[in-house]
Amino acid sequence: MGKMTLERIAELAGVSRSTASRVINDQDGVRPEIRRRVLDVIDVTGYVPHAAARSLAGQRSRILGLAIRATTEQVFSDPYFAGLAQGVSQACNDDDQTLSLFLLQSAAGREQLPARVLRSKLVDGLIVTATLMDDPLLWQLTESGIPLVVVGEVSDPGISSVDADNRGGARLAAEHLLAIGRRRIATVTGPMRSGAAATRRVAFERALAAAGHPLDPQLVVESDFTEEGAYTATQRLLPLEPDAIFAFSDRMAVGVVRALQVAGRSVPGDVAVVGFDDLPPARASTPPLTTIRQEVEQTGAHAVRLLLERIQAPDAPARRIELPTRLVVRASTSVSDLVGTDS
Amino acid sequence: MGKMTLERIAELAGVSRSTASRVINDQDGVRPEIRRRVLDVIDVTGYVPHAAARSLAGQRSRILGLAIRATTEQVFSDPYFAGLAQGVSQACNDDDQTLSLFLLQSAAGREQLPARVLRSKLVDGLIVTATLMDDPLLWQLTESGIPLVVVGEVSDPGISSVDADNRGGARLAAEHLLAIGRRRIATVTGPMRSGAAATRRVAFERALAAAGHPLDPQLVVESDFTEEGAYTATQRLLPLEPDAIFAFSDRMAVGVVRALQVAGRSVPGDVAVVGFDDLPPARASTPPLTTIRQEVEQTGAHAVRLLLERIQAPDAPARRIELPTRLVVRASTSVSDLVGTDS
DNA sequence: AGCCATGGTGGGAGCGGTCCCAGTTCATGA
DNA sequence: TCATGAACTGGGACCGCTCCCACCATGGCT
Repeated sequence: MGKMTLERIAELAGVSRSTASRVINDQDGVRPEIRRRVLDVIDVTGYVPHAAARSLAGQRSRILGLAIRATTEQVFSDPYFAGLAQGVSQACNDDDQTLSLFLLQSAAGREQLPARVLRSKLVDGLIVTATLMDDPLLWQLTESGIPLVVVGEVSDPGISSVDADNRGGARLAAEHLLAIGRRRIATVTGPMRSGAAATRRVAFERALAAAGHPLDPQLVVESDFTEEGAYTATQRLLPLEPDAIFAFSDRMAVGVVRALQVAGRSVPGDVAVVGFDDLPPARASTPPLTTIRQEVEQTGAHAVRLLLERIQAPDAPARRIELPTRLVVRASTSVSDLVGTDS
Repeated sequence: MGKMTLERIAELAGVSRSTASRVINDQDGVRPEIRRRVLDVIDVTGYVPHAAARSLAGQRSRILGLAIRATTEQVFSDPYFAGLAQGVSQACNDDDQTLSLFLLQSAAGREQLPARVLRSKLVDGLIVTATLMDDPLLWQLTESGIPLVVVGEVSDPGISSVDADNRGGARLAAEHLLAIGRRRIATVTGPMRSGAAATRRVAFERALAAAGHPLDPQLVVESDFTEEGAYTATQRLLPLEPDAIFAFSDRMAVGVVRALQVAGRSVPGDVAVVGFDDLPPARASTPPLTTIRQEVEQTGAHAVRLLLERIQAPDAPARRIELPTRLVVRASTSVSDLVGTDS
């Protein structure tokens, strides 16, 4: 079986290239009987259109890029990215797109992106995540004119974005900790250059203040979304004797718990701990973590949908989607409830 | 600045398309002076050739695929993949290739690969890793005729592959444990369906036997390369009171250490622990791990090199590269040497 | 002086699709 | 019965690049 081309398929099915093309792209205007014939031939030959040819002629590569602005190390150790990648990848498959992953680790890598990837029209659009507030990378990409969707918070409303409802999530955490009677509440945040972290922090403060128990600034320690970072951050917190700690991710919460346990504090007895994300580490932790659940995979899926829309209609106004968060109570805040309130 | 094409560049430089093409592809046969002129124009305009057009005309996409046969979860939590991806990615950049990552999680995903990716000629070649012994996926890929390089062990010598010297590494571990006087030596292995795990296990057994201290089969527990898995595996080992445990990865070694500590055994006092890989977890662990160092990033780089060779000369015989391993002694096996023998 | 290698250079023919438009067929309504 | 147009179908012109080959000056030979 020599190399298969549209031409060849058409010939085998006894139709023209055009008709074969219509069938393949599932366009209408082909008599059902003929469509069948072509489909049969495709089936038998296992023909798959040549990506490059399609891309060249159709001005569209059907490749979407997922660009993560973090070190390889971070990307491959943070379960958040696993979930996101999973969601994005799934959605791409469902939509017959291929996904290409770009790790924007080094400055060099970041420069390659616009050049090699964008100008060469390799991808039709880009999903970017883990960007900083007012990230210059974002300007660059916007200027380059490529369809873009950010996963996370963005300051520029002209950019489409998807994220969890960070504000609502942080509020849930605050209310829960107050509800179980904690008053010396601390928080281990993500880096303030991260939009999500900034948003959560502000919302957390507001919620506590609104309830009449303003957050003591001393009890706020900025960290970096890693377990190690949270571990040392917590050590700084220990002398201040908080009775609750809200960590901005489950992974950090694990670090928090470890630091507390090493220092002889019991969780949740002495200190209640709340995480964020509800990814695998939350359940695996001892004790299992109370956490703010966000639907990471869905976030990825929505990002793809939004991006596809942008590609189709580049001039439509940008949109932002915020996915709801939910409080999941487990043992790290609730003695009476060791069994957990998992759904 | 309208859309730039080779044609346009040629025109601006006052030469023909052919000449401009020669300059871009760095072929010789162009007068230096003219070459300069073209390069200048390219520089000024920021022209980058259209990937699809190039691919279509040149029969080569300049895209390499990295396919990992594991769940998204595993991929994004095992530091080994981080290192490998890093190495591969780097090498691709250096060679002006773009990298595309494929996670072969579901059976569905695995079927997409040959169809959408290979038959469509999206990638020029594939680096595959985390395959099983005699993985049907591998036959499929070989049959499809795509240039292929496996990272890991393969039974079929017709397939090029790169890996650490697992045999040598395991031997080093065995010799070290014997050298520090341990005799009741246990091992927590990876799944035997993994070639690397199988190889290490056999080599470990042989080395111990050769030294006159054959491995007690009871002290061999098969696990799954995760920390959790190693944790429970170690618990099964505890009643048998080993005085040393060789884990097939650093991550597993961390689980081993944790299980030992929870059970009140001291490391290395009661039990010495050796890991494999020398990736970040090895240093981060308390105590830091003695481990068998392998150069993961280099493995990735070699894989790219090998793949590029295969693409150029598909009929050249397959090659296998084994990268040397090295013993790195840290506190998990050596009380006297708490400072470590790090290089 | 005439001739042929030789290093440069330009033009044309694809690569394998998509898309537009013109042509064909056939049922419909006047 | 014939015009009318909707429903299909086929052909050709690209998309932007690479590659092959013909072409053109040179300059060293005989």
